Amino acid sequence: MVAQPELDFAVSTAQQVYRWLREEILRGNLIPGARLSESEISGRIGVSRQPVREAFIRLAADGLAEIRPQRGTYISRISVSAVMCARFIREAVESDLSRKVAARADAEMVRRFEAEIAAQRRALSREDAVEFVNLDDRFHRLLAVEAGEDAVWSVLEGLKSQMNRLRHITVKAFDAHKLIDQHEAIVDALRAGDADAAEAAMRRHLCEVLHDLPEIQKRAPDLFCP
Amino acid sequence: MVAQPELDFAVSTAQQVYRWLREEILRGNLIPGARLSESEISGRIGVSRQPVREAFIRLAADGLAEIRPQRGTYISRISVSAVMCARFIREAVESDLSRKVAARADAEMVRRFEAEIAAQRRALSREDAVEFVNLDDRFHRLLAVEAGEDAVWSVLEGLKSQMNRLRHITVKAFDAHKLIDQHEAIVDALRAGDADAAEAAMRRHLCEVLHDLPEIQKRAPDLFCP
DNA sequence: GCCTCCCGACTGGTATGGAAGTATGCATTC
DNA sequence: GAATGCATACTTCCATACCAGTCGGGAGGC
Repeated sequence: MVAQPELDFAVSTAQQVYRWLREEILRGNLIPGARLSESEISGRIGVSRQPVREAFIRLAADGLAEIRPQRGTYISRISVSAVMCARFIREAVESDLSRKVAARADAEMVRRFEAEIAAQRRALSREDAVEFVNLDDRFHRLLAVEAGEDAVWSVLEGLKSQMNRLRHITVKAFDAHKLIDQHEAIVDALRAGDADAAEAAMRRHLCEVLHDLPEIQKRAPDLFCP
Repeated sequence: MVAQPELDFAVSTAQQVYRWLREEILRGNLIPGARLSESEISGRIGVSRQPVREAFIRLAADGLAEIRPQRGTYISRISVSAVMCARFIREAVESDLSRKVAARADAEMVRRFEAEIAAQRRALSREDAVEFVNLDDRFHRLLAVEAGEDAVWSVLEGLKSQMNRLRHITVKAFDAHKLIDQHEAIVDALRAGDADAAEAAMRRHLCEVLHDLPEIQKRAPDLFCP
């Protein structure tokens, strides 16, 4: 981690440090287990320890960092059980969202989903993995929006971010082709207005990490809690 | 708010102030829209402003408080859309949990659920509303535990807390008899090992707030965002 | 060699003062 | 009387200083 953020004095320092660190963690530039030092960071970006400290507190609330009193602050390692938990919740929620969207799908809405999939294929052909992860977020977000449950996404986003950390870190490990095909299967069901099929396709899609996880865990064991 | 917490010097001050304030908010002793002051609170419990400030930050991360820069910190008002969102997620997740529990229910497990319901009836007969809300938490928590998804509860807890604020504030507004009967219907389905029935009973149970919410909103409009 | 103890260099936690922004009441002006 | 300007008393935010707990290394004793 050599980069440092450019400070904008319009918003509070603590807020900016928080956003910057969060971004660095989610992108995998700060790897699980790495140590964060209040004084080191504050010294580097030229502010006092206090705002940095407050950023740490917010990261800890997000589950992205772990503050060990009088000992140090560390990027939290990925907990397998937390990932499984996030997956379970996503499967439950997004399958319900799929049903709801399938029930109200129209031609215009289907076009919006198709546009997203087209964008995913373009990103894949450019082998732009970071962009693909962003587009994957957008696809799942669109599902919440079209279900008329925008607010649900903000909760899912927090859960999904834990899973995305895995992807950014081991960016080549997942098969984007397969994921896009699964997205397509979901959209097919939406187009047909078939709620059962949409739910089934979504559940199948969200089982995917169950396949990837052991592989990733074997390849990079120290990213995970013991 | 006249009470004040007793400080235990084993855990950090900030942590204790956070827990204390959180409890006060969830119990409805601090009502939505009320103002929080760093200096007022710190002066009252005899600590410096810093730990109080850090507690505020954590409350804001939970969505329980709102920090308006240079203006003040306020107990956040309840957002109807946030409650609806929490309800949606709970319905999706807990109906899946119900299915899973129904599939693996045995006599011993059913006894544990029955014991919870008995406790609920006792609390009701004592008209102990606070205890009843606690027991309601425990019932839904037990469901997650028996499904083997303990970690899911911690996410649900955050969502449920927003809904519980409503109950503590307008504590007489809900019909505990009806809720217990619905709990019983869920346990009946678990006893029968009938996943479909368990899911249906849970969904019906979690639709309950849809009935209560407009009534509560009409009765206490300034607890809600405009 | 091995263990124990102690010292120093860290860590996060707390206290406090001051800077900057905001709301409010009052005097002044039109 | 209505509107404007201003002093003042707040607020959060940041910087600084100090405290206490933790960890690691080296000296000394066995």
